[in-house]
Amino acid sequence: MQNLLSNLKITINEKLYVKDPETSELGLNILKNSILLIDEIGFEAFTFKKLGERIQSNESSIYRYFENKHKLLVYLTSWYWSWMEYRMAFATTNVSNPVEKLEKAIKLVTENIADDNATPHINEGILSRIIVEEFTKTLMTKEVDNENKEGFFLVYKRVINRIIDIIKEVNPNYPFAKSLASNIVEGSLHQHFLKNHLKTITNLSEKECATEFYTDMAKKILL
Amino acid sequence: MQNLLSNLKITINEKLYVKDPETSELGLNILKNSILLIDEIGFEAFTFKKLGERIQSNESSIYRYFENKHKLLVYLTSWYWSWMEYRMAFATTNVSNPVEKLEKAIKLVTENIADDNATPHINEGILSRIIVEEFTKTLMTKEVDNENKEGFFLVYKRVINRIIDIIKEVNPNYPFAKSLASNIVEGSLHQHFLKNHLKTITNLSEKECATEFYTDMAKKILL
DNA sequence: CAAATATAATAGTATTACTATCAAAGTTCA
DNA sequence: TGAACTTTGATAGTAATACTATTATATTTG
Repeated sequence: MQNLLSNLKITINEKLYVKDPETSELGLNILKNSILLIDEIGFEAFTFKKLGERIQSNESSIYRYFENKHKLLVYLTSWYWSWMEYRMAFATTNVSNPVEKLEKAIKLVTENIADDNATPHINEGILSRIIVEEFTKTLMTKEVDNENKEGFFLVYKRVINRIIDIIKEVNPNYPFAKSLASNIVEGSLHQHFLKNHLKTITNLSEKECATEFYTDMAKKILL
Repeated sequence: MQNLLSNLKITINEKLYVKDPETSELGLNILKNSILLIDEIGFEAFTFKKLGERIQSNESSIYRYFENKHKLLVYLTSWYWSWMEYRMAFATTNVSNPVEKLEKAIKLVTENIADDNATPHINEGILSRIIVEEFTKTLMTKEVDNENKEGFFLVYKRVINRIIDIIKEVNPNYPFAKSLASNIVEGSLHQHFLKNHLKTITNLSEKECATEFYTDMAKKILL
């Protein structure tokens, strides 16, 4: 994975940034440390001023890369889903058996993520924690509809569409392929959140992932 | 439902308010109009100042009822889940067949909610929209663990626990009763969100509810 | 070497999320 | 009736946030 991904430049919707952060030292530093800082103090408490202090740079310099912290978060989550899409494409090509393909796809979106060292400036393990704790907040704003039109959530939808296609291959007669796919992806994030914070209403324990639960679900529903 | 509920005083965790809003005109006005205003402009843009202007009262007066807008939102969502719990208890008592009981419970948490006129100061239909758009934000903060210890989310967990119990009645051998229950409740909110904003990744159409999808899911998994 | 570009530093604005104080109005009850 | 208490309103003030604008400085590039 490492070698393949290090050649891959993940492309992000240009409307999400003012200046492409991948093109400079400062930009890469913003990406790297925003992930660490959001993970540490949470997105609400995260500000460009605090990030500036941390990377010994100025608030105003960060504004030259991102209009506001919301767009930075959408950038980071887009990166994550793009990375996920790539891994999914890689894991499912040349798998002829649809059930096996579905199992692999579900595993990818439900498992615990560790840093894969693919990119030095992005720690995928920590980024995945941010996805669990903050991703839905990128959607749940009064600007969703506009931002959706602008294509901010395209990559996320593309990941779900891949799963929808596999579900249809497994069982073309199942009438809720879209809802099942989105339920698995979003539901998995939520189960991870619950295992960390509201442990009494999930079966996942501390270090467990959601793979077993959702694989079982998909198979019972589709087969 | 109407008559029964009008006699019911929904009790909310005392730590959520400074002064019980149900004990005065101003308090009831705060509840009523905060629901309308949050629905209109979204929770991010909602402030006590704007609410004060709307109800022709003063910002400082609202602070005498709620410490901050987050606690007000937790209050409102607690009210909703308490109301839901009551409806669920009512709908499932004296139903001996577990499958039928499960169907009724799933219907309640997945259907579209209309104002039931049970309480003049709370429009349940609009409140349910707030639940869809804002509820997860009450959980996804850096303070979840503390607030969970303080019992802020007890009512929500109680609703899910009722479903867990019914699932166990239906199939005592199913190993993921907790995750299935929390998945249905949270997942249903998410599907409603998707049908409003990201229509391409859900099968629910405009005015449809999530009942059919989740009833089908539960039955295929448990029976 | 000049021009262009990137970053840093500083200052400033409007809004938010409060806290504090004091006055006015209404209510209670002795 | 009138003193005491409660509730609300009005005003002012603070620290932090989320920016924008300007200018200086350093670096790169052609």
